[in-house]
Amino acid sequence: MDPRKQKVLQAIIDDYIRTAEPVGSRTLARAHGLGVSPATIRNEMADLEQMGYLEQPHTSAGRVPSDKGYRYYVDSLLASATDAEVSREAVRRVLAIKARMIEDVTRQAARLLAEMTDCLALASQAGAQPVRIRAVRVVPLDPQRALLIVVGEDGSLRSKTVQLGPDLPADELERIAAALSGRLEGATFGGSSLGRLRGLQGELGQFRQLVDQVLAWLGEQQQAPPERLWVDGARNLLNQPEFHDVPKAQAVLAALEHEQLVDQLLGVPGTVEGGAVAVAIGRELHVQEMEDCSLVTALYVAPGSVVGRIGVLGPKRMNYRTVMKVVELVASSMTTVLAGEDALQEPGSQSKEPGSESKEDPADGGA
Amino acid sequence: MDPRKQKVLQAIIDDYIRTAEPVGSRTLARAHGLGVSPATIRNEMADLEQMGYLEQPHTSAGRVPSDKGYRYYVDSLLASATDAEVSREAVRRVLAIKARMIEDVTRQAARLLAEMTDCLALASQAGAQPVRIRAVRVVPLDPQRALLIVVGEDGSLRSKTVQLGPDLPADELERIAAALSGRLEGATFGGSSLGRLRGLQGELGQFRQLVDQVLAWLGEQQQAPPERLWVDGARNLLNQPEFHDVPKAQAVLAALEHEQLVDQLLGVPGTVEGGAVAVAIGRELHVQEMEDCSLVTALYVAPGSVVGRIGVLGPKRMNYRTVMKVVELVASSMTTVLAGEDALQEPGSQSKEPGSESKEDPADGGA
DNA sequence: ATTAGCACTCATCGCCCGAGAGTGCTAACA
DNA sequence: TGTTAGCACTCTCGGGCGATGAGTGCTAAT
Repeated sequence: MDPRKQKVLQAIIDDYIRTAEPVGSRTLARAHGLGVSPATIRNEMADLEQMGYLEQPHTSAGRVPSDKGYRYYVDSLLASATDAEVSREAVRRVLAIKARMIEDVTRQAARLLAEMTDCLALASQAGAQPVRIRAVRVVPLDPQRALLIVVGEDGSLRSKTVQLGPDLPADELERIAAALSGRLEGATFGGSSLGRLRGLQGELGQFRQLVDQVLAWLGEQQQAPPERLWVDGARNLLNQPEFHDVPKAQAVLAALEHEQLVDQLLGVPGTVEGGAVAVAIGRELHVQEMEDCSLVTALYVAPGSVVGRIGVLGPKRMNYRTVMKVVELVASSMTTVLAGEDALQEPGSQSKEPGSESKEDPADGGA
Repeated sequence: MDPRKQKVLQAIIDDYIRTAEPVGSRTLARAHGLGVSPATIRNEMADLEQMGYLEQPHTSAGRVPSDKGYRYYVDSLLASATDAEVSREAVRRVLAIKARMIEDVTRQAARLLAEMTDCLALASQAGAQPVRIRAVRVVPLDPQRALLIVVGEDGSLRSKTVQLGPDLPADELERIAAALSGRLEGATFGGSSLGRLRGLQGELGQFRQLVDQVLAWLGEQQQAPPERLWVDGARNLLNQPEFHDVPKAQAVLAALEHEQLVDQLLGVPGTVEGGAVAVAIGRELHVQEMEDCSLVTALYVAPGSVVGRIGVLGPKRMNYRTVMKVVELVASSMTTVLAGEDALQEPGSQSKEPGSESKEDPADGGA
């Protein structure tokens, strides 16, 4: 491709990203310092259209980038755009401060993405095997109640207020806690814990009611698959002129209600390995309703072979430069934070587990 | 107010809620079994308009309810509407299952509200006093690290992985935990805890590094006020015809970005005590951008003097009957779940347990 | 190879007008 | 006196029409 064609293409896309209006030869000649006349540009534009990089909404309108045009732009022309610097440290701090556990980090990441890019943000968390229980603690609340805290292998916490029988002395409570902790340690959350707990009823016979509560709760937890998908910033879509058409916006948002589809979306751009961001443009998303959108995604990892993906969905006209930067930044910050806060588990402890080999072993070179 | 006028008003509002179109006398006479002619209805409508219950978008359109009209409808006419039954038990279960802690319950409640009402849902958690620390627990992770868990008065949990010095025996760790717990109990989170912890350095002199970590962390937490507001279901607004005007929808959503405003919104309808739902209609919200909206709110409470409010924001044309029911339902379910009382209602424990029958105890004052 | 000139296309906007829905008023009616 | 039929009137909505103007493609000159 002709260097001047490149310049023209870049100018058109830059302009279109800025204005959301089809770009005409005249405007282009005037605004950007190309030093050639509109007529020349028209010729180039005709060529570029021929080659498939541009499209015309109708005969006498300016040109608009095609998917192929955006693709070329993202792959080859992006380097020269202006660079909106964002503070890596600030992102890391926000994530770390809000980070009570991995879901918090992920949810917060989605929020950050949405705010920073003014687009819709997605976050998913995959490969989370059932969590094993590491320990159980009990905190007395009042004579009637106590808070049961279950700590997972991954550092996650779950708590449950339990009703105590009348006058249960504090040391007795401690004994119960210890018993529960011993019994449940290593159990998968929800899974086979029932059998183990049954045993408890011998030890803690008189507190059967309490044991039953715990049992029921664990059962409930089992039924509730952990949240795995987050969507944030839906309202940002409305800021984009292409979504001033309400039905179109609705269609996109409605599509995002289907978890399966979001999964698929975040799965699609398969080109990524560590750190790189992937961009899917228009039809490349293979979702009818989103053929006017682009998606920028990146991988993050957490210790314990938890892996997830974050993404930013916006109009094809999005500011790829900034969005890609932000996505990369947030993803890598997540990985850092998760490694720092939750690196409870060295590969060794997992390999003790029979039959559970984690093949993914990303270098979590932590801070 | 004339009984027939009531019927006419009710018919008009019902119709308008259903169709979102101004209601004409002819339509009304035909559809609803009022048994009078359009002309008569016109007279009634003119009267009702005079009295301020109806408005005319323009001279030759049908009538539309005014704020006052909706108010009368909500206060006096609602009883006779059809009753969309929702399962209290189902709601309680969803909340309980997803409930790892109070924030989860609240967030989940917002999601539920949004789904069930097809409107925008708000949830806030007040009692904005800094959370006091109830207890501290420590869970050893590996020889080098431990997980520090801080339990708030309100049952909230925060955790932090701390690095331990070399070779710290388990019982030593327990001693540290007990010391921390004793020292920090009752401290506001972050606030004056620094002074208290200083004292610890005497007790735990050799673990200064650990104490420093805790100190730094508490400082960070202080800077990060806990999340207190949730908004969900923004996209539902687009389903309502009144928000097919994108700028209007944007205005509402933009207004909701301001925490302060949302606080104010949820604060406004001051008429509530326990259980009752409050309705604010149009201008009653005192927010310019939302004068086409209504808000239905209710209070929920959690042990530890945490109090919050949930609400549903929709077009004035919302189905008050259903929405009010749902809001009431979710709020009271939240209160139940947060109190931990729901545990006693598990079918399993009830059948096996003839002795201690669960007493219904809706209002609870122990903290 | 570039550019100026020109004819042509086509979306957009303002305008007018007819159709239709709905009203208020008046007079007739039970 | 309350209700109803009839009627003139108002106002929105949608379609058709022409002017406008941005933008193009082509051709010929540089």
